[in-house]
This record gives sequence, structure tokens and C-alpha cells, in this order.
Amino acid sequence: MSISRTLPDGRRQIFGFLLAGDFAGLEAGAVYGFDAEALTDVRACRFERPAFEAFIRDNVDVALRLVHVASNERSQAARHEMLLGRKTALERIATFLADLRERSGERHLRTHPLSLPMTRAEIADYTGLTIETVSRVFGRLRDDKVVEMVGTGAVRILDPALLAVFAESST
Amino acid sequence: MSISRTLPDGRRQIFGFLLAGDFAGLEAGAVYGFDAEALTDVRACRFERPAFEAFIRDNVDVALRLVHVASNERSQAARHEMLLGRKTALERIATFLADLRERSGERHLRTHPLSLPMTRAEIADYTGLTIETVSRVFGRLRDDKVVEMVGTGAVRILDPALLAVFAESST
DNA sequence: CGATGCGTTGATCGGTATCAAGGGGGGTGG
DNA sequence: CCACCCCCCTTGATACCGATCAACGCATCG
Repeated sequence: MSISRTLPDGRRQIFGFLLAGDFAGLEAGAVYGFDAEALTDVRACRFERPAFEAFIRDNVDVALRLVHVASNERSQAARHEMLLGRKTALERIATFLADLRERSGERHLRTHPLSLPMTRAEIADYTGLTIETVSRVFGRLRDDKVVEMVGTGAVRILDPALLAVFAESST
Repeated sequence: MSISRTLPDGRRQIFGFLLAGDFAGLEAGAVYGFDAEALTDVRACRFERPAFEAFIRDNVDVALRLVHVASNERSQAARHEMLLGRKTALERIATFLADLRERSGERHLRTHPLSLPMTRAEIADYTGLTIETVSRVFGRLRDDKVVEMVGTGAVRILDPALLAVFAESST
């Protein structure tokens, strides 16, 4: 699933991609809503707001856990803001791949090859680039033997250490 | 106060500016920390974590309130991600000014003129631009009679409607 | 087999960064 | 009280990264 918002003129920003087990919708109580779109077949578990709130009321631990989840989300958002505001195209794609690999690993999903269920357009809207630039950067990472493309829907990360270097300070 | 992080090579991203009454530090429980810097004289109220957590445990309403605060923060962060990922320099500055004006109004702070306690460098690091570009965009807004500079530390917003238009779709 | 959607690659453009010079205000020391 | 300095800001000239425009390949599907 991707979480996004779109400006009236069509410019879209994707805030993140959810993996299996992720929680979404905390923010739905706020003034502004988000769009969520499935990238793959999805099984979702929905909680009714009033019932959910009542449940929280009776289970303080859950409330604390929610605060903790929200904390992590804010920290994750900050990493994304750093990516969007201060990183080069190469660093953005490298960060995107490194993060996705790490998160997939935590969830015990396959990371070799690493599946990319999103399109180039979605990667572009997540990284604040265009599809052409995304494609060119993938090409460069391929030429540099950092990754190996497996079709367009997956990559084999050949040099995770170099990828991590690219993610924070490119040449 | 500004909330920020800096990359090893010195690139800085500011995530937001706190106004009087704002709450900070929820995110401090996460893996990554943030830097906070005072822009003006500040009076702060500090809560010890364990005591604060115990207090929350005994006051479920506070916990729910915290979840709500976290929600709003996420939504605010999303607006900022949209700004950084998809907006032009003019839109970024216009959005920055419009948002600051709105938030200042909510807190019953003076908005005419609107005080800008942060330096150009801090505005640049918030908007993902350089100080030169920030300065040029202010110049353009001034020439277009959208704002009137009051020294470098304040602006009079002459045309809020036009500013709002610039904030979401510039020419 | 043509149409359609997605991805890649090439050529060129343009917005913002970078490099450079100078102005102004406020604090400090003579 | 004044001269100097330092910091912040502005403005101009130029460079460059990523956007835009364009063409094409390839797979999928009707």
C-alpha cells in the first residue's frame, strides 16, 4: 500500500509504502486525510473508530503502544523530509532501496532479490523525482554494480555497504 | 525553537518551528533523536519520562490526547513532505508564510506584521532551498506587493488570498 | 496484430545552486 | 563617541542537476 496526497493540479507526493503488518490510519483523525492505494493484493483488518477508542480506554498499554508507534512514524517522516529536502537523486534512490531492504528484512520478507511492487511513477512520487530520473539512477546503480535488476519489479542488492554510503553522501 | 537533524557532511533539514505552547519530545523515544534550538528567549517545561509515563497510565484521557497530538504532527509532517518533494521555491516560501501566519493567529500572536524570528539560513533549511533563493523569493513577493518587508525580521502580508494561491500553484 | 501502459534512453531546457561582491546594522574596543 | 568588525542579507553572473520533451522497446491484453 502507498500513502499519499495529491495537489489540485495533479502533483502527487507519496509519504510511504506499507509492508505486511504495518498499521495505518492513526492520522485519519486529523483535519486532512490521506489516500491509500494497494500495490499488491492486500488483506486488511479494519477497526471501527468508536470501538477502537473504547478498547484503548480499557487497555492503557495499547494507548502507550500507539504513542510509541506514532513516535516512530514521526521519526520515519523526518528521515523522509531529510531525503526530500536535502538529498541528491542518487542519495534518494539509494536511501529508498536501503530502507526498503531493512524494513523487508525486519518483516522476514525476501530481500535477495528485493521485490519492488511499486511502479517507477510511485518511486518517483516517493522520492520527489521524475520517472526518467528514477530510471537513470537505477541505470547508474546497475552500471556501478551496486544492484542487479531482476526485470523491473525486483533488484538484487550486490553491495549493501556501498549502497549505504550512497544513501548519505554521494559523489 | 527549531527542530532539525544534520547529515554528517553538514546538510541540515529543519522539520518545523515551535510556537509558544507547542509540545516537543514525543518522538524522543524513537531510535533517532532530533536537535532543538531556541530562536528567541524560551521558557520550557520539562517532564521526566518515567513520571510522565506513569502519569499517562493513570490518565487515559491524556494518552488519547497524545495520540491525537501525534496524529496532527504526522499530518503536518505530510504537508511539509509535499512542500519539499513537489513544490517550487515560490510555493515553498508562500506556504511557509501562510502556515506561519495561520498558526500564529491560532495562538493569538501578532500577525500584522508577522514576526520571523528565524534567520534566512533557517528558512532555507526548512524549505530545502538556499539562503540566496529564499532572499530572491522574498524579493519577488515584495515586488509583487504580496508582502512588505519590515526589516528582515518581520513581514506584513498585504495580500493573504494571493499568498494562498501562490502556496499551491504558482506561475 | 494493433493498442495500451510501463520503462528506458537521448537531447535540450530551466530552476535553483553555486560563486562572487557588496551593503547595512549592531556590538565591541579603542 | 566613533571606527571597525562580524554577521546576516541582498543582488548579480554563471553552472549544473534534474525536469521536460521526444522517440522507442517491450510486454500484456483485447
